[in-house]
Amino acid sequence: MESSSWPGTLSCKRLKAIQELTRGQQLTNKLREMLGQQEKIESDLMLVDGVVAEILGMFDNTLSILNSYTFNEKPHIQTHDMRFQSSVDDQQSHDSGESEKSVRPVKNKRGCYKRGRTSSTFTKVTSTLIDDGYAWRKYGQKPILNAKYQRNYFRCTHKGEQGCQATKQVQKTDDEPPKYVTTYNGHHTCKNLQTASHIILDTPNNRDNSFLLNFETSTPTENKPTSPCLISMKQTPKEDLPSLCLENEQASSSNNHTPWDPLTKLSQVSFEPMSMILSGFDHEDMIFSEVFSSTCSTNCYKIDDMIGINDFGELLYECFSPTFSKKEEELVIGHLM
DNA sequence: TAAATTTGACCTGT
DNA sequence: ACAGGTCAAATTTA
Repeated sequence: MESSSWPGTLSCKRLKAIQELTRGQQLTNKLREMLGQQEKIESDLMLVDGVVAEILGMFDNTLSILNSYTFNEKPHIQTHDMRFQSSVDDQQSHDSGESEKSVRPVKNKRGCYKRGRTSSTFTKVTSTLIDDGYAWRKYGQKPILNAKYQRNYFRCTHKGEQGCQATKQVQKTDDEPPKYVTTYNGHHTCKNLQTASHIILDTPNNRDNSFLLNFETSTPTENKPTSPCLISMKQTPKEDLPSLCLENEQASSSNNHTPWDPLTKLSQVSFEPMSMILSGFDHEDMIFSEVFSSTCSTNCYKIDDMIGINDFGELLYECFSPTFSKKEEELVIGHLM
């Protein structure tokens, strides 16, 4: 358990958190400018996507920093945004010795693991397999009851070296055309975010290019309304690979072998658009719409609906004002700008 | 040869 | 008992 305290490691970590929040503020402003432009071409949308990814990474880093403090030692973070409060509460419960004892997997015992969703679990549905900039390693796949396709399990490649606990599950639905239900668990604590690396792994319809995030608690195998996906190209599939569609996976479920599995190919390139924003709070705590939709065809990013740009400044002040003077804060921010 | 994937075993929760 | 999630040895890939 992390035992760092505010007084002890305050300067360094606080500066880091401020730096992350400030960066997020800048990026959000940049995003607003980009969205203000009426004429959009696809390359612009890819840029927007990249900026969004950076903002999300900022949230992730900041929350990781803030969550690294033990709850009792933290100054009270009084924010009107309950999302952040729930993050603190959630962290507290996770840090309690007893609960940790009950869920900690026994080392070197196969199959012993902490079951159930972590605080930052959410599901999204896409029509394509796309990159979220993180490196994932596939660690399992299972046939799921009443599901035509097997569910694939991924964990962060840096779990071993950096202890990153982020995992995700990818389930192809029975829909026609099929959708990909990705359930993210936990958030990345690794420092290996490969920003601006977004990949089209499967684009049955390039016009169909928006994505939908679903924070409901329903199971991933349920059919969900979906919309197209916003994605961009990074690499091309191997020449003789069947275009990253899952026909072969389907065949594998009946033939008990998997000649080629695009979800495996996805292990290096997946998509985690909102995990950072949602890190540390349950979906039950969502105070905004249960469904976050970003449709590039209408350029309708709703980031502002979720956290106002001015909230960054408020957050900076509310997080650090108890022990950090406004003057000091301004000095730091000025230095960062 | 190291890294990634596959896959059956093992474990937990219901 | 069953379904789902994870482990880790075996296998494949780059």
